[in-house]
Amino acid sequence: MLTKKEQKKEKIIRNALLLFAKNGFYATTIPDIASTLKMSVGNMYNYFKSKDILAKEIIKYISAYLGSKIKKINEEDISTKEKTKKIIEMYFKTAMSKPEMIDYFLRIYLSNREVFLDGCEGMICVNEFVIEVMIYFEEGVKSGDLRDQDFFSAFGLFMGYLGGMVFLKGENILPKELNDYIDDITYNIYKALSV
Amino acid sequence: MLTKKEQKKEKIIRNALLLFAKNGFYATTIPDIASTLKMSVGNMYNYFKSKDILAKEIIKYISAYLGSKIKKINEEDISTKEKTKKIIEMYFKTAMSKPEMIDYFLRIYLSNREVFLDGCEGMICVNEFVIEVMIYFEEGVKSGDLRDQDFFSAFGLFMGYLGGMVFLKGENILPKELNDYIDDITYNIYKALSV
Amino acid sequence: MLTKKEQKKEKIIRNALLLFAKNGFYATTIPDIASTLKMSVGNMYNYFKSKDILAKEIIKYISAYLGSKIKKINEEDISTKEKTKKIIEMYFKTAMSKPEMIDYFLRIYLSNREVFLDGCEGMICVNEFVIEVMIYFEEGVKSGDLRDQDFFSAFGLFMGYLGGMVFLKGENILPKELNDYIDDITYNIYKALSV
Amino acid sequence: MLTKKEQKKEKIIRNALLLFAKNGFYATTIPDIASTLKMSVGNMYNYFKSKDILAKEIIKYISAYLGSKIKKINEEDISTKEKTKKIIEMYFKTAMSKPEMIDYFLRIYLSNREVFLDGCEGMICVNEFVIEVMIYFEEGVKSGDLRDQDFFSAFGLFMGYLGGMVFLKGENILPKELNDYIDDITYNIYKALSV
DNA sequence: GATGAATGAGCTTTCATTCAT
DNA sequence: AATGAATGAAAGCTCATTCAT
Repeated sequence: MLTKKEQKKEKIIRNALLLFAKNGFYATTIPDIASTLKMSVGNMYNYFKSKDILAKEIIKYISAYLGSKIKKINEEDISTKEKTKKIIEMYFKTAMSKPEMIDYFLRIYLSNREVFLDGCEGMICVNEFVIEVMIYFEEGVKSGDLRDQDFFSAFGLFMGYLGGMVFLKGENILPKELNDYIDDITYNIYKALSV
Repeated sequence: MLTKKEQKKEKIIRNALLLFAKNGFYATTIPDIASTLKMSVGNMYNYFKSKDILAKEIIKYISAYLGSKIKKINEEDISTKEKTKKIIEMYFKTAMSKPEMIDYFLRIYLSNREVFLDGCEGMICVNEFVIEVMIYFEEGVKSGDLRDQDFFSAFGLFMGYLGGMVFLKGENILPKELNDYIDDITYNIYKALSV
Repeated sequence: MLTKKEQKKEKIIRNALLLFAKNGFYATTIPDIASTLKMSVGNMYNYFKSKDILAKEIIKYISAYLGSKIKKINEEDISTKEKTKKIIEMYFKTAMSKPEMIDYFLRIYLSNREVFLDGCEGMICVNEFVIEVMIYFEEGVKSGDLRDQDFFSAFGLFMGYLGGMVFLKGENILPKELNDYIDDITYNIYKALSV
Repeated sequence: MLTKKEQKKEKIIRNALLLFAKNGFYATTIPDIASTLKMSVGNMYNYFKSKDILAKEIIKYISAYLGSKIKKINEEDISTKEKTKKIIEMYFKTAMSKPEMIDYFLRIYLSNREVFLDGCEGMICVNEFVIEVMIYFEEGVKSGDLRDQDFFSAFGLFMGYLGGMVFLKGENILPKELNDYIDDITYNIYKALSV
């Protein structure tokens, strides 16, 4: 059970996430976040010691969220192909119902290197997410469904592809809904990864 | 032939590109750029009316550069598979010899939406690049090599994948050199796109 | 006998004194003091109504401490020259065993005028100390040992000299220990003050 | 000859000196200084990169000023006793006509250790002043007038004494003018320092 | 075209103090 | 007496942009 302080921290995280994803890290100010939450600026700092630290907590929060979703899929007793599709569905569902999460990942975390340099080295802050993708991949290989290629090449394909599609959607370039691409993309990815 | 003013504009673009890609859009100041170029801050504004306008000119410059490279490949009399590989090679070669170009694309243009909102709607500022990828794809379809799927799904796969790999390399996560992945990636992409 | 509240006030004074002397008045925050004492910020204000009032209570505490030490020396049945030496010894002993007291005097009280302006006019807050120096001086004059000069000139010499030496020691400029200067200084001061 | 920028730097130094000496380092803000000079806050930072750096430049300025005054006295062809008196006169004259200089020395430089820690180690920032006092002392010893004691003991006596008197004056405690103490003090110091 | 001093709004952060519990 | 979350004013500093020269 969460303490009151932890509940408030999470509330701040959720609100800050929305603003950062919408307006960017630098174009979102602490006063912006505070006023959204109807808190004073000073009180914000009782919960997060700096804007950077808040940004890092947010990416960890997202990573934990997505990681737990994939974990559930990994635990299902279905074929690798079905898992592949479910991950893509989950990713797009998240991109549609909580677009700020994917946007934050793509536009704040991946881009503002200088913010995350100290404290998120390697993949520390997106650990939980990467680990579950790794498990998906390795089990696919073990079960004979996926080719045993370099994990990062597979990871780059999978996540680069999905990220690219969500990005294109965000730019209003895609003529159709994300969901309408699920079959195409599943086909493309599975074709690329399978033996 | 370029006028003197146009030559100087290009020089500014090349230098600003280096700084933006290295340090980010917000962490790079106009005085930084001016001092790198040994010119005065005020004079910078004789060439670019604002920092945002400079940023937009830079992405157009990169788009033109990459577009021209793909154009040359498109004009070669080789198979679609060979073209695919050549594009990947060109992309990685650029990522290694002029990393600022790909970095700017991935980390400045794709991320700082607020900067490019006004003036780069849709894909206006990366037109030349996208058009050439489109030509590559349509010719591949016409020649019977590629499946006739939604262009953007194919585009997302191709560019998301390549961008993802360069990103992972930039984070020092890839155990091997980018070049060592060329065959894997060509295989994966061509497998995914071909009929 | 002290009430419980008075005992706690004194405990706060002693701890705040340490922090102020070490880090300066402005660089020491009320939360710093509270956490050192393992008490809440709010409760601190039940004992001292403001940071400034705390600072003033501290200088009174120090003045009382030093005054009582000199008082004992004044009451001894020894020559003025011996008293002079004993005062110097006491001052240096305090500077070594409780350096925060002398440091507070020199660096907080004497320097942050704006803090003590209201409530410590003249020498109100260091009364007990100055009075005892005055007694030392006047008895020395009465007994024929010291020249009957303006008290403040004598006071300035005595305390300016000692303060200057402790300051130099604090800056790590003195090549020897404070104690090693006692004879020199006693000689200099007594030579200057005696008839 | 000073450049325009150097002239303006000096003007800032003189004005900031007045404010710091009057109100203390922390109670004086950069906006305070800027508005006194009718400059914008931002422009202040074109001349001094930080408030701390400004404070350090000021103490160097004072040290150079006082050093040059003592240097002139050292170069005169007069007795050590006369030099002693002239130094005291000069010090008090400065304390009366430019009280901010002595005040800054006593209340800003000597007290706000944390500000001067980095860049003014040892006596770097008051070099020019200390060196001239050293020359006064060593020539006095060489000429047989002063006892060959530890320099710092003599320095502590001389400067502690003078500083103490100015401090007492500043507190409105001295019943007479500083000038009226010159003979007493000269007598006391010379008596203490001479063979 | 070229210079760089000047502007001023706005940012992150701090902290003495208050107050509901 | 005790807690510590909350307030809000104010600080130091930055930087895109302008403008007199």
